[in-house]
This record gives sequence, C-alpha cells and structure tokens, in this order.
Amino acid sequence: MRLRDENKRRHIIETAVKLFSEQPFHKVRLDDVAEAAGVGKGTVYIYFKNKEELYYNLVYEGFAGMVDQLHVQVNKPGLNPAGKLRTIVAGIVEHFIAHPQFFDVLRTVGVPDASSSWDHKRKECADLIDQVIREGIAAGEFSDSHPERTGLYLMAMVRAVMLYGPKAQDKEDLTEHIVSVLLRGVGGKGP
Amino acid sequence: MRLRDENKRRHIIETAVKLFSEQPFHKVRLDDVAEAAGVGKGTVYIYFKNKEELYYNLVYEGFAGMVDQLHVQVNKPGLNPAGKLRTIVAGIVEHFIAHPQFFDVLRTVGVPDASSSWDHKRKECADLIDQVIREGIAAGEFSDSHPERTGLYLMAMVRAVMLYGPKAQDKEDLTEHIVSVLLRGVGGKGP
Amino acid sequence: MRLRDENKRRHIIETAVKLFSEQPFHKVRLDDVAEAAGVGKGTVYIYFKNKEELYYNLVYEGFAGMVDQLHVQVNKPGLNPAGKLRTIVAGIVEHFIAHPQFFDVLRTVGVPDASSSWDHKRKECADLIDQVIREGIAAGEFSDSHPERTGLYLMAMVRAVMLYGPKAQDKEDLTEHIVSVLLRGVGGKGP
Amino acid sequence: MRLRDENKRRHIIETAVKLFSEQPFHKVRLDDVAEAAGVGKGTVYIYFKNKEELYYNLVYEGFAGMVDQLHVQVNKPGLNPAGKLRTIVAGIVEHFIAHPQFFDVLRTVGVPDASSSWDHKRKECADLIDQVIREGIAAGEFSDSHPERTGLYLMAMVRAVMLYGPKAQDKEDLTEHIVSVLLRGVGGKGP
DNA sequence: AATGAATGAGAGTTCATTCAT
DNA sequence: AATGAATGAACTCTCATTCAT
Repeated sequence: MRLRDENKRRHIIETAVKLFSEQPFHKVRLDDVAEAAGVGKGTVYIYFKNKEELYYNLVYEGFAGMVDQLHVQVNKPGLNPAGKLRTIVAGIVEHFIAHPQFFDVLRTVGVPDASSSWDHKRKECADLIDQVIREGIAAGEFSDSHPERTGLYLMAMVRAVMLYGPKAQDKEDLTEHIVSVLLRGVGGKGP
Repeated sequence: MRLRDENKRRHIIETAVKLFSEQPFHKVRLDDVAEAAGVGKGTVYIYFKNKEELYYNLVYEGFAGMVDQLHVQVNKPGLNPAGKLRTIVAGIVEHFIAHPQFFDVLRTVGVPDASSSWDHKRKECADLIDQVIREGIAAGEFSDSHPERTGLYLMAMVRAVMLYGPKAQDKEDLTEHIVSVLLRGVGGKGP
Repeated sequence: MRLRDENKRRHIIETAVKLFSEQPFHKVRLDDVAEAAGVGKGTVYIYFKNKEELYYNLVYEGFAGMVDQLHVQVNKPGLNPAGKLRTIVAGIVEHFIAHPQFFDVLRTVGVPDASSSWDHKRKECADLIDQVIREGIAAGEFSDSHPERTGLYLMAMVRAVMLYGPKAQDKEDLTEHIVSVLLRGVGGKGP
Repeated sequence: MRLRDENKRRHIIETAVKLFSEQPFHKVRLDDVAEAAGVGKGTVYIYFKNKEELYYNLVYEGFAGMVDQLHVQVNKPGLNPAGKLRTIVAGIVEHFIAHPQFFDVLRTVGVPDASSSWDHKRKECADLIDQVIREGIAAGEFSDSHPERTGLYLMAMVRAVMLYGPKAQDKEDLTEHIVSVLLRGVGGKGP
C-alpha cells in the first residue's frame, strides 16, 4: 500500500464520497468506485486496504477538515463567546451545505468503532464547543449545567436539519435560528 | 405475506432489532436472523418481503410505538405548553433509555426513503412538537421563528446524547437539561 | 426440506477428480467444478469448506478406498509372505490403472500437511507392507535391513511407472516385474 | 529476455527454489520471489518470460546439473555394473540430501508437460540407468526383463524416501539399502 | 405454513503482467 | 537495465432469495 501519488488518493476519496452519498455502503460496489475514479480496481487496493478502510478514511478526512477550519475561525481575535458560538454554528452549517453528501455518508453506514481517530475528531469538535460555552460561563454571559452535552446538541441540530429538513435552506437564516435557540431557547416572550 | 401468526412476526422483529443494533445492515445475514429467531430462513420470507422490508418494519414499528405514546401523554389535560414540551422530551428520553438498540439501528443503517411511512411517522412526531410550540407562541409563552425546525432539533438532541454521550445518563437530569436549553438557551446569566 | 445428499457429495468429488487430473490445482476454477457437476457454485461450498478441502477430500477418499481394499485382500487365508507382497503390488497397480487420474492429482498439487489424515493413510499402507515383509523375515523367507523403507519403495515404484512409463501397461506384466525386482532384485544371473 | 547478468539470473532461481519448496506453485507470488531476491518485480520478467517459465527453469536446471554429474561419475574407469549402479544411487541420494528442496519442488507442483526439455533430461537419467543394467545383463551379472522400468524405479525409490521417510537419513546406509534391494531384492534368506 | 438445501449473481480481493519512468 | 505503480481479468467465496418437500 505505497502511496505514490497523494493526488490520486484524494481523487479516489472524492469520487467515493459522491457514490457513498447516493447509496448505502453495501450497495456501492468497489468496481463502481474504481470506474468512476477512472482507475483500475487494484489501484484502489494500493491506496486503501479494503472497502471499509476507504469508507472510514473518507468519513474521517471530510470531518477532520471541517474541525480544523473551525479551530482557526474560532480563534480569530475579537470574538466574544456568543460570537464564537455563532462562528461555530455558521462553520458547521456552511460545511454541510457545501458538502451535503457528508451527513448522508454518515447516515448510510454509521461510524467506525469508538476508539477510532474519527471518534477522536468528533470529540475534539465537541470539546471546542464545550470550551466556548465554559468561556461564556466564566465571563458571566452563559449559563449551562452541562456544557459538554451542548456540544453534542449543536452538531446534532445541524445534522437533523440537513438530513430531514426542507432541502433548500437559507444559510444565514438557519445559522441564526440555531444560535437563537441555543442562546435564548424558545421559552421567551416574543419581541 | 399475510401474517398468520402475529406472535411469530413480533418475535422475528425483536430478534432482528437486536442483531441490527450490533452490526451494520450489510453485516447482518438473513441466516443469522432466522437462526437467532429459531425459525427457518424461508419463514422470514413469509412474514417479510425481503431483508430491507424486514429492516424498515423494525425501524418503523419501534418508532411508531413511541410516537403513539407521546400523543396520549401530551394530550393529558392540565398541561401548559412548557409542560407539554417537557412531557415530550421525557417521553423520547425514556423510550430510548428503555430501547437503546433503537438509535443504534438508526445509526447503523440510516433510514428508508423519504416517501415511506417511516418518514411520515417522524413527521408526525415533529408536527406534534411543532404544534406544542405554536400553542406556546399563541399563548404568549414561547417565541420561535421556525417551530418546525425545533421539532427536528429536539429529536436530534436526544439522539446525539444517546449515541455519543456517556453511557449512563440520569433520565431526569437529561430531560431537564434538554428542556432547559430548549426553553431558555444557554445565553442567560447564571441564576 | 431437502436433505444433504451423500450421493451429491460423491458426484461432486468424482467430477472434481476428473478436472484436477487434467489441470494443476491453480488452473481448475471452482466454477468449472460446479458447472461440470451440474450444481450451483454455492452448492459445492455446502459440501466442502473451500477449494483446498474439496481437493484434499478427493485425494484422501480415493487413496483410503484403495488401502482398505488392500487390507481385505492381504488377510485372505492361504497366502505366504511372497503371495501377500504380490497381492499388494497387484492391488496398487490395479487401482491406479483403474483410476489413472489419481496419481495425476497427487502430482499436480502434492499432499496436504504431514499431520493430515491423508498422511496417516499413507503410513497405514506403508505399515501394511512393512508387516508383510517382517512376517517374511520371521518365516525365514525374506531378508531386509529396513523393511519400513521398502513399503515406501513399493508405492513409489508403482507411482513412477504410472506417471512416467509408457501409457499402456500390461497389468500382470507390470505386477510381476515389480514383484520380481522387490523379491530377487536385478543382480542375479539370468535364468 | 536476453540475460544480461547471469549472476542475477542464478540468484533469482536460487531464491525461487527456496520459496517453491515451501509452498505450492499457486501460493508463491511473484512479488515474494522478487522481494526475496531483492530485485524489482519487473526484473524477474526480464530474465524469465513468466512465472511458469521461471518454475520450469528452476526445476530443469537443478535436475540437469545432477544428471550431468552422474554421467561423469559413471564413466569413470574401473567400475563394474554393480559399482556403476551404486555410483548412480549414491549420486542421486547425495544430490537430494544436498538439495532437499528439489524434491519438495517436484512435490508441490509436479512437472511441466511431457515434451519439455525437463522430461528429456529425466529420460536421459533413466537411460543412463537402463544402459548400466543392460551392460550388466550383457556381462551376465544382471537379469532384468524391463531395464527401462528399473531406471524409473530407482529414481522413485530415492524420491519416496526423501519425501516420506524419516528426516535424517544416513547417506551411506540409504544408498546401500536401495542398491541391495535393487540387486538382490528382499526375497532371499537372511545372511 | 414451515423449512433449509440449493442457487448463482455478484461481492471483495488477489496477483501475474505491463509499461512509463 | 531496472523498477514498482498500475492494471483488470479472474479468482474464491458469500448470501439474499427461491422452491421442492
């Protein structure tokens, strides 16, 4: 499994993402992946040990890219906790509007085992949100008895809307609504 | 596919739920389902058209049972909108603590296509929440620009905590936290 | 509910013997075996774990049948040691003239590992010969410093002639020659 | 397929002999041969047309070397027919004790087709023995109705002991025993 | 109705061979 | 000449589905 050409690897992954988002794992044939990527079937096996590993890599790399981006965006100076939260929500929303297949991919097979680097990255994302909330609590702006859960909530909310909500969503509107629910809840008097 | 023996049908479904919660769809063999249920392979095909249909039935029936229960509980007299919301959250949390495999099933395969009765039931659940929120808005107690999304949020939040949160969760505490985030958000000053 | 059919098993084995005798192991495709036997590919896997096991069974059962026959024939009353030796040689020669593929099969892949039941059966055959020779020695008719080797020699001699000798061999003539070499060697004066 | 570097060719063959003696033909991958020989996979194809040809060459060259040696040894002056026979047996035994993989190779795959130069060389060996026996017959020392078979017997006897006999064999003892069986048989009274 | 032996399309995977470098 | 990444035909094997009993 020598990786001569990192571009070819990326190309195979990107092709596979497309296919796995259209059909569940067991209906995507490796032949199709190879053909769609314009490489031989054996070539896929040079870059990935097997079909599962291809799939896990594809899931992981997509998600990891997003989380890495979030880190950068959140740490830009001049953001208060609420601004950071909005930045995170906006980042996640943006990412999944740009890559609508991603949640589909997660949906069709699920997730590797809990000890995987994938899970680690998801935790990293949850921790990022957790920290922002704790920062807000420390600043006296937030109040949350379980910030660690709220990170999970946030990701789940985006996921749910992306998967089950109406297809065309206004990016800003969606971000605002999630941020609003997260910050103020629905239990206030109307403005 | 007329169901001769409703008990046998239920038994097959319950056995299948267990298997599908442990492994992804494509790794559960119909042989295994039949053997675990203690029936012949052909018998499964008497009750279900094929593997997919078995799976969809199993997902649907679990979810449908929960939604039907929610309807009953929410319509009990003497509940204000916030109380209804709490009832719904508590119902969903309770159901998935009692049937932890159910979300695992959802995780490992995903969901049938959008036109299915399954989706219809999910919409029914979302609508139930939607109505409660609109009721709250009408009563001047809630404010939400997109109540239809909030139904999705609620289900997603429970799902996320169940799947990715720590294993042992206190049922009341979890319910309270979700209700609290939903009603007041995290953006308030601490008490 | 059809029952596992021992006849079908035998039929598959016999078909496979034919194919394995015509081509080396790695050139015989399981598809061909199934097709030639007139059964589905999967059926072969019901009766045999995999291609290797099919092959080993086929080798073993052919050889075991011969050895069992030899036991019977040698123990017929009224045979002196030389007669027993002749009986064994005749038996082996006869068997491999009747089943010319057998040695071909052995030739094309060789033999399973030393601990197998196959090896055990070969040893049983060698021991049978060994005993006959020791019997002859005890009776003062034979003399052999290593009777255990001579069993190997005998089988090898038949094998060599069958594999590398001229195709059409006279059964009696061949038997006589081998017996003669074994009993008197070639180092005597002509008659 | 012009051989640039005869040393490299020999090195590949010797490496391959080792691998083919450990596993049957279809389990030895050309990758393994190349890697074990420390050359690129393509390099093997410079020296040998394909895997089969590599194998045949390896079998042939090993055997041819032995036969050529036998010719030399047998034609040394001062040997009577029995001495020549003993020389041949000793030569074959010696060769296969020195190169135990060789028979393993024969065992694991068998032999190319009958028309090959390999078969020719085996015939040459059998003829050598045949001639010695006929010489003995002419000299009134031997008697054999089918000397052409006896050549086959001799080679087969060595092969059988090498493959299936106990691992550690005394070279002289083994030679003596084979010669003794060949010359006098086992059918004499003890000394 | 119930069964499980039989099926065979098609899956994932391997590996001898090629060929651009 | 030497290489090893790339190839894809062909492999072994699986498993959803059928159907004779």
